[in-house]
Amino acid sequence: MSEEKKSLNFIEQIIEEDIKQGFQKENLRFRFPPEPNGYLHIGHTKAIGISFGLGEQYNAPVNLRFDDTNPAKEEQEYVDAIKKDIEWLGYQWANECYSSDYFQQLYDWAVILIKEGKAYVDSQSSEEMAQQKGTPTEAGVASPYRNRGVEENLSLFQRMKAGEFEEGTHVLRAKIDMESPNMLLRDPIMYRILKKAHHRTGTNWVIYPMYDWTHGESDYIEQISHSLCSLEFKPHRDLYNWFRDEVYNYSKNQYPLLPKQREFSRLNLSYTIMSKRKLSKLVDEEIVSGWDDPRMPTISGLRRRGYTPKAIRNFIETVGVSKRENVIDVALLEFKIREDLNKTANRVMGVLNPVKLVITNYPEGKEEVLIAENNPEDEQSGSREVPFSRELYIEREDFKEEANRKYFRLSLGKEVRLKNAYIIKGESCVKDANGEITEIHCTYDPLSKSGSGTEESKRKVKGTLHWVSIAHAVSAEVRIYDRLFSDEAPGSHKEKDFMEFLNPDSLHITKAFVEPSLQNANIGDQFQFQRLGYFNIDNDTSPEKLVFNKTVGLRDTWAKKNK
RNA sequence: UGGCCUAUGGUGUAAUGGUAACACACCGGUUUUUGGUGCCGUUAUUCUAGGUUCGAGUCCUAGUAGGCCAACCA
Repeated sequence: MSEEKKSLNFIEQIIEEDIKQGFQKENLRFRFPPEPNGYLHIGHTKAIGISFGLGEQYNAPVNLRFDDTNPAKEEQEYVDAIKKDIEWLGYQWANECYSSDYFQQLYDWAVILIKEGKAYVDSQSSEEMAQQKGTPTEAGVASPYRNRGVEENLSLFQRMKAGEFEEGTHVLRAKIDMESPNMLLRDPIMYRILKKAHHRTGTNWVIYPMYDWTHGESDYIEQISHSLCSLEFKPHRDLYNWFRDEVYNYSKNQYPLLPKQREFSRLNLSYTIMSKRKLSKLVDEEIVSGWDDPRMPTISGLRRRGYTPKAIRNFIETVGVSKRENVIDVALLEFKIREDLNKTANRVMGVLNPVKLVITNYPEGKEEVLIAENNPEDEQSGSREVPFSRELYIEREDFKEEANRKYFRLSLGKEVRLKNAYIIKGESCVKDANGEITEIHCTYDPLSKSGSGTEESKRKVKGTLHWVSIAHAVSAEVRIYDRLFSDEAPGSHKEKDFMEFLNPDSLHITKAFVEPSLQNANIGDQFQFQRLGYFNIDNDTSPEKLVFNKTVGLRDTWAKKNK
């Protein structure tokens, strides 16, 4: 038995240390708390992977909690999409929770805070309050309403709840410290008036709790042991603890466990953006076809593109967890999907940029059925039949009249193998008035058939080409994607808008010919088009029209050398 | 002109005071009926300067660089 010592990331170390200090393992509990105001993207997958991963590791419950405290931005559509994405990734939540379920509890606690003189109603405009707040380098000053009496505060807050005031007229603030070096402690707002229908509570409430007041207390109510979030929430930790400790004073019997917030750096991916605001701009301005456009870094986009849950989870695991700012090379994500698909995707033949090839010594009208291996990486995958005939399509790039020794493909006078078929030799080509090649003529060696066992079939020729028989080919639409942005970090430029880096050629649609076995493939099925890349069947496919998405190309050292 | 956080190859992550490791990327070789896959190999004075220590990537101090914080957003 090899006792392999796996290194722990800093969050796992914190948990291990807590356990060592006497924290009961059974009390471990995590949560993933998205706001339902958009679709999940690959960045969220890191947060999902951390919390749900910890849950799997320690056999601890993980709640899915919708942080739905701002009815102006949130919708049921997003709740549904988020649930679907997390399920698709293969994670299971213990409880489906909503911050809005805690509105009454939160309100009751807020009333206690007011009674204890630790919260007050401020009746200024947001501009006035911003003025008094100071700056990171200058202390703030107290609001004129800061010392309002408890009775007045109580009555005002009740009337806010009763809907007696217009939006923007009053807010409830925690009374902490206007001079704190941490801006968040300068009497943060706990409640604001918002006369908007909420996707779950309807019009029951017209005051809504702010993030800081809601989030920590939701963790506390759910008795989350370790509340993990991204680095930008670090300054919120002091406030998280302040609210938590206040509430603990009068709720410790019901809720004995004090949650702990810890922060990790979020994921950035090269050549894309990760902000919901920017992503929704691409959708709104119809730069992409929707949240699930295969070019989008959303989970739904990646899914449609042909990424698998396994590849995404492997990716997240490889990326690791730390507190450093980072930009992950998108090449790592691409490596992970190739790694997965190489093992699982059946190999087929499809020609994307066809040119006609005629085997002049192959009898006219003759047809053969050849046997092709489905996946050399998987013995269980078996084989299939592929029809062969005198006239084929091959890739235009696979023929050159004259070529040097480095070119392993077809040229005049040179031999090459047709995958799973015969060795052929280039003889001549036919051109149109513009000099464009319209037809290539070749001869074949009838004894060289793949797998026939003859001496001729064992001959080594340098190149192997994929092909489809013209008479049997099925036509299909193939959508080929390039990165959405031409810049490595389109969202990080202070002087330039990310939209300036849009790649105008991120989508290329082409008509291709594929082997007939693909005729009956289903939406979502994934294949390796040999020598080209991995492709899946898009949802736009109908009985009349086959549509493929190119998930990712094969590694191509030849193309790289010719750059 | 404040507070907090971070600094290890091109990118990311490890090394828990004791020989800087792994993955991707890159470059080269090898195998191959996919220029794919697999296999092998090359690529680092651990931001700087001091200090503590027998010994520092790791601890301390200062500097430098980057990030976060002034929404009735989350």
